[in-house]
Amino acid sequence: MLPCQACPLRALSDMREFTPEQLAWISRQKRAEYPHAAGDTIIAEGATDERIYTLLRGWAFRYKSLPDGRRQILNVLLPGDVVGLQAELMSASPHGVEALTEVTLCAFRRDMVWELFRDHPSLALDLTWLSAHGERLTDDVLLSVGRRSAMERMAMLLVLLYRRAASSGLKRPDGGVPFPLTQGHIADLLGLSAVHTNRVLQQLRRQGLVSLKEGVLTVGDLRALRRVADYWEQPAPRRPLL
Amino acid sequence: MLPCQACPLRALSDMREFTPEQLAWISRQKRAEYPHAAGDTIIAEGATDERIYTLLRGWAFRYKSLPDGRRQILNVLLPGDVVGLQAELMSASPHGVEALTEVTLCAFRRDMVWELFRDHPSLALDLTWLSAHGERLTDDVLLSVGRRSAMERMAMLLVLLYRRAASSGLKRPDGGVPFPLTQGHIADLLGLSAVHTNRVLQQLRRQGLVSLKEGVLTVGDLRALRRVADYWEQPAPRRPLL
DNA sequence: ACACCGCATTAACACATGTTATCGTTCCGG
DNA sequence: CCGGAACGATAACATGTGTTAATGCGGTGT
Repeated sequence: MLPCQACPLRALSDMREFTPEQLAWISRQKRAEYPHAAGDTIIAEGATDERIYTLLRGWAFRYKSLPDGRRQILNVLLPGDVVGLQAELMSASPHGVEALTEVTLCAFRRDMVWELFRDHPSLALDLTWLSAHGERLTDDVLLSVGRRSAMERMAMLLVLLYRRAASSGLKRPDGGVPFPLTQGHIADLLGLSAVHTNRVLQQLRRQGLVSLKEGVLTVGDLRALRRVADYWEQPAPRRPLL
Repeated sequence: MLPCQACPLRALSDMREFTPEQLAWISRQKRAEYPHAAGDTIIAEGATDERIYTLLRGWAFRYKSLPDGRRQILNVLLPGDVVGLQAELMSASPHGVEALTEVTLCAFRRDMVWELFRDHPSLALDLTWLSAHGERLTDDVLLSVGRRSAMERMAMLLVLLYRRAASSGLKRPDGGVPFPLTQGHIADLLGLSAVHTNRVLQQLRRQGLVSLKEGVLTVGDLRALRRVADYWEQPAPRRPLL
């Protein structure tokens, strides 16, 4: 089991520095590393879980669904994101979490949150930061789904995920980044049908703005893609990691 | 200026109990009460504010907008909700906040959050709870906007706001609750055009499910409305108030 | 080798929702 | 008292997006 002091995520450029004491404490709290296969349900909607997690490796997403099976993806989770934290610390999860790729989770006891707030205020603030940060991303998704055209949503999504993946250290030598979402996932994330998702994606491809095949996303013309999305980028803040 | 110990919101049935010490501390932190008129911008998008607030009286909403003016309402704020808290404690607000009615805000210094985490872990947890709870509501909005039909969204919204308003102690003797959203607001919240919002609302009216006039919402047939929304209600949790 | 299943692609068609326009009412400021 | 602005209602029309269906391809289990 990897000690947190040696966590490869800490080396990323946008990670906040922690003190050795903080790192040691976190590492002591770490209970296990759980592997999951792509497609696994990590937390089912409405389930309760003794643990909370940090995503160490791989991609996942949060979602909610309706009784008849329609599903909305709320947010894509990348390494460093917290999984399973919610307002009601000890009750049923209001959303599900599913793995997009093979995934490794660092597990902590749920009660750790109490001790963390009691004994490590600065870490508690970090945890709140992470949770609030994830929600900010969901706000952006809502803005897209509610008010942007399908084309704009798609461009937006690709720009954002390209950037997030790149800053998670996933950029490949040829400039592409891994992109494990199927068109079905994209549809559920953007609030579109799978067919229309394909139509819109084809348009972007034909215009040479993006290439997306075999799970690799390459952006041909980032400037143009941003123009389509009518989006200008804010600088990424430094983030904590628990 | 109202001392927090005497805050009328504390009397609501779904409020958590606080110790006298906690109440005294919060009350000492309270800096001012700010009034705002209906329609006022409380926090502009991208603005920075020295303070954070608790909504004491009135309705407000969080929103994000696009350069060309399209706007998405993220969430409706009712008394007891926290205003102006965000991940980047000291940076620009990623969303705006606007008053729907006359509003009164309790103001706190932003640094208070630091002291709160350092000296009052239990309150810090409450603050995190409130922030996460607000975001859960936004998740529900996203599910609606992304995956429900216009009709379902409308029914959903009315059921939820009816319930929230009622549990905030706003139910009138005739069974109605105040409903200060214009159809334009509803459209921005549900991701619809104003015209279509009106169409859908008329349908619900003609079926006798709701009445909505002069700022008062009355639900004629709650059971049927829930059926339209395909929604079954979870019990409301006990909430903290800062 | 075969059948099967998930995923991507495309076409034809249907329809929910958006757009533009007009009108009435109320309210407010000059 | 009048003019304008905000809001609500409705109609006619336009279109973006959903639905259904068929096809091909690659992987996987038997």
